[in-house]
Amino acid sequence: MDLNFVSKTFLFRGCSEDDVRKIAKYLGFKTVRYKKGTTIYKEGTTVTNIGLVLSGSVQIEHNDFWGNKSVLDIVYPGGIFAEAYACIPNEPLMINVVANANCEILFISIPNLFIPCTVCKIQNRLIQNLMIISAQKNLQLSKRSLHTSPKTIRGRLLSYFSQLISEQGSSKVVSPFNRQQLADYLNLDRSALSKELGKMKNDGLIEYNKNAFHLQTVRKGTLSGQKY
Amino acid sequence: MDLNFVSKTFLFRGCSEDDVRKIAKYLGFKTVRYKKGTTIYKEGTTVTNIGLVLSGSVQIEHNDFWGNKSVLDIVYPGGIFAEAYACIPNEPLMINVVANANCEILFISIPNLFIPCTVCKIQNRLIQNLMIISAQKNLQLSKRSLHTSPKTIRGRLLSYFSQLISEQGSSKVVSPFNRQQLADYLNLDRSALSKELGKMKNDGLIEYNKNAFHLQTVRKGTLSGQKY
DNA sequence: AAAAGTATGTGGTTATAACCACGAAAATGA
DNA sequence: TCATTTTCGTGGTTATAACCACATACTTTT
Repeated sequence: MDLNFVSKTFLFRGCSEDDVRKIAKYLGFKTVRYKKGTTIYKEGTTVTNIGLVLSGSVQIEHNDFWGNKSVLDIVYPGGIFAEAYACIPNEPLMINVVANANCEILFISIPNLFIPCTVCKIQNRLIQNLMIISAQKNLQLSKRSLHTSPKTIRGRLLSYFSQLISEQGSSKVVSPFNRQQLADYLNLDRSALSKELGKMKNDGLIEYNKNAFHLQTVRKGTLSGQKY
Repeated sequence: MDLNFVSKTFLFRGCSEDDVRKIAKYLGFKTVRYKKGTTIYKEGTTVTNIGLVLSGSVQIEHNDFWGNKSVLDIVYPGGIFAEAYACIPNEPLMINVVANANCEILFISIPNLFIPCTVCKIQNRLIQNLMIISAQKNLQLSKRSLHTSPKTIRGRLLSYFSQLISEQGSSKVVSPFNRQQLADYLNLDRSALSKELGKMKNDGLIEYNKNAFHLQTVRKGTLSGQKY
């Protein structure tokens, strides 16, 4: 196991290589290699370990009752998966985790993590990092949910832009997404999104150039009442 | 502070009244009363305490750049709020927390919680409970996001039903929502939802009576390829 | 049991977003 | 720099969901 790499991941932030070594011994880390295409975690089962991707990548997939598959996420080296499931005792997986390429996964037992201990300090650091990861995912999901709740394209865009404005502290904002990614994020069709942006420009609501947008500050009265 | 009540909340699950007393002394709990309408946490500020509602209720609100308000959640006694923000250092609130009625809030410092300690065991229990709460919220949000991503009403319904089937282990399922709530959950108009349910019954896909639905198991080929 | 209130289904209309196709523009890379 | 690939905007068409209005069924209250 590449201690140096592990100590630099978000999950082990604040841990030295030596810390990692110690806690690895205490918790009993396990590293497993998977061939591309192998199912690592299977829907319906329960797990107690989170997976930390050391190399390669894994894909989080969902299959509905009728067998329709959708890819929810791809996790790259340094990222973790199944943390929500590993933290809730006996919560069956809603998703499959599949090796997207030949990969190497470090498994970390969550129940062990919560047993107080001789290496309490490092352990606590780990728990706190895990907590932060979970909380961040929460905020991400909440934001997206907020932005996809308006029924119109314009409404979703304005909600998203509002977010960017507040994050970037200016009505000139830069979006990290290209058109297709933004459409996916807001659950829209790309071409429809492009069209609506054009209309908004026409209506004098925004100016833009590629992913840089300049929002016009409209008087509140103009929009209030509209459910956009 | 009503120790008995506190010890029975989800956050303190597994803690005796005495445990609560001990950890309260150690962490320094603070209880505050608010009059209805008071802002408890204000958008843009940063917080380090989670709030546990002891009595009354609080409302989680969001205001966009143009001042349009939306209510994201209401938290009742025993529930907590702002946990995601309190766990991430310096994360500015995206939301306001407002007293929905005269209420009493118990504030618990998260940074203190992560400092190892004399009452390590109880503390760890608390952290673990918090972790579970966060993880559960994650799954909730992920599920909803999954079910609102299809573009058609039918698609969203099938995705939702698929979930119920897997949770309830049968193709006869009961939904906890009435029509309006289901429409809100799936981001749909109620009347449009009702109509689509009617069509699906007509198409022989489902039978239903109020919130009890019976899904027909259609051959995979019938639906596959459709993006529903 | 009547009355008031709430939830649900349905018809009709309209706005709107998805979808398809294609050309232009921009980015990539050889 | 030229060729190839990817991204983006736009026109046109169609399916579809929102919206509004109302009647019926079901609940709750008194």
